[in-house]
Amino acid sequence: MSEFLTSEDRRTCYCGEVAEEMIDSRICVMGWVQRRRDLGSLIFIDLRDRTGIVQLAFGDKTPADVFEKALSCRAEFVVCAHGTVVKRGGAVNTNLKTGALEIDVSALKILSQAKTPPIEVNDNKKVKDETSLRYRYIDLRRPELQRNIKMRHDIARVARQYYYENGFYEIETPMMIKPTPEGARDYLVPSRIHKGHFYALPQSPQIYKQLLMVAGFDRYIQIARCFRDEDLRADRQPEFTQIDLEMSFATQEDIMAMNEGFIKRVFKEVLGVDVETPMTKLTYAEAMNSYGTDKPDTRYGLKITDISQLVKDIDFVVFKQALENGGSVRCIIAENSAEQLTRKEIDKLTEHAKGIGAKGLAYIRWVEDAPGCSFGKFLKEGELESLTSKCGMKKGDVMLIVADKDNVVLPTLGALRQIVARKLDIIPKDKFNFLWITEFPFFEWNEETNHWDAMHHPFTMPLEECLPYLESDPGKVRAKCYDMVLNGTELLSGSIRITDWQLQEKMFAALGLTQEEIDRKFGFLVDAYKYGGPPHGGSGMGLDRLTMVMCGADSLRDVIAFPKVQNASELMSGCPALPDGEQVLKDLGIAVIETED
RNA sequence: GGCCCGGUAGUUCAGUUGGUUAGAACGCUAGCCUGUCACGCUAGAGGUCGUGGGUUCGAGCCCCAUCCGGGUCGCCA
Repeated sequence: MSEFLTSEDRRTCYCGEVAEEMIDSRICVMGWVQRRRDLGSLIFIDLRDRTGIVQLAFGDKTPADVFEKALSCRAEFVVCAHGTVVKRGGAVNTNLKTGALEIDVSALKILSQAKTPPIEVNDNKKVKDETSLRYRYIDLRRPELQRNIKMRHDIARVARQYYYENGFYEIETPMMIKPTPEGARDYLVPSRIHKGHFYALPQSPQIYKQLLMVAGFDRYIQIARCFRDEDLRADRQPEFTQIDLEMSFATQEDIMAMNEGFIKRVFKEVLGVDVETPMTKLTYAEAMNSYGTDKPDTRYGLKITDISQLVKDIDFVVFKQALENGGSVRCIIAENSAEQLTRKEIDKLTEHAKGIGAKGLAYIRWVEDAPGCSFGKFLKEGELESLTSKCGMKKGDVMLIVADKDNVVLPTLGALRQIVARKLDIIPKDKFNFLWITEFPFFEWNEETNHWDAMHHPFTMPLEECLPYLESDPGKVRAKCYDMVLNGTELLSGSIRITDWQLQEKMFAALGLTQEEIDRKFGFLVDAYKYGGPPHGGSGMGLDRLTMVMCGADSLRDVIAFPKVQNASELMSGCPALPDGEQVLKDLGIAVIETED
């Protein structure tokens, strides 16, 4: 049976806050038993709360009943201890902030007796995700997760402070909205009143925040939950949080600067790190050509080089074909890697490359006196030496070469670049490399549906200089759209919006929507801009991802209190679930049917 | 939906070519111990080898199916 708190049991400080100046004063602390060390007639208990650990001491001066209670304590018991702060009799524990002190306990209440926990509360042991997520409420007690969740709170706090100071209103947008056919799949919420009709959970507050600008609120911020029914990744959860903002009468540069200001502030306040601003800018085309991705990690080199011109005379059918089909031959050179990138390792990389869509991977591996080359038998005298010297390749280097169309070559080398960097362990852990990617293509050709899709979203403003190509050459149209990338993670995405209703209808038309579809799906938005919409733009920054990078975590699960697993279920509660009782579904007019797949 | 990796004690893992009673560490239980702090020492308990089927004289190990977890591609306006 648990004991209960009374009015006498007033916590005077947190465990981690017990300090030198409290010596000889009576205090009261509460927390969880981290560990009990029973030395016979002497007992020590490490008491833990969210601030840290303090040692409780029980000895010959301790009242017998208190001593007995201390003896019965086990890991994760919740206790309240009254006592006097004293200097430790024994050695100081330099691993603890409170390591020179202890509490000489005079009264102890066991507030909750804990079963032996299935997982230990410490960071020393890696426990399978499956187990730790099932007992998430215990796992969250670990110092690492306590620190991450606290840091997430701090980041959100600084965000609110910063944007409030800059004149942003925090305004809530609805969580139950109209389903949209475009973009990611919606999570749907059935309506009881309108049987067979559904609300959608928002993929982002996009349309509503635009309407807030039309409504004249000028600057809006929301720490907004967003939902996307797509498959998960280490950096993708179906339910996530964005620092979402919109600014009226602002240019792309204004919005980028505003975000840079936040990043500068939050890194300084939370991590004590100075971020250089303005941040480096790369166009989408530059990023793709040098790094093979629109979210490059620039903490390391391994840049992609176009060697089409250098190999155009080589009589190797793979290169020849790629160039004849309008493609290219490009490479990355991994310096001093020949020892680690063995034949076997390169075979693995080849498999990776094939997984991404390349037909193969050519390479030059210079480990002996002369470089070894996977296509050596097609080379004439001197061609290999000429190629390696023109590329600046040295003994000990490995060159990985992909030849194909650009939309295969670049992503493949981009992915290999990342794998190789990890394998060679050349990624500095303590660096934060920010950059902006700008001038994204507006349209993206969808091979399945055979029409143009909006790469960002259809409310994005094209660059004025690209407007003439809207109908004639959509692939050429670039957008006033910008991503902030941090160490290879897309942190933020934003754009200037179309605020001219006629241009908006034109864009919808270019995306293949009929006038009837435009009216039905986006009529209210187009109408809104007929009544006076200010020029505006905005952005959404992934709070989860930002926290992940700032914590140095590898997965979003480490910065979200109750995350979903890969199949989008939650192991602790077991959601999603079929509602209990048939009546619930009946009321909604919903029947569950078996499907074939 | 595809590909790759994993599932053995409460936890983390080992388990040889298919061969006796499936091991270790930590944790847990009990006893001893006055300065520990990942306390120490002694003893002990603890297993549906994810699940189902198959091959075999014999399966943790091989085969098939399936479930669960991780990574990734597709997908993510």
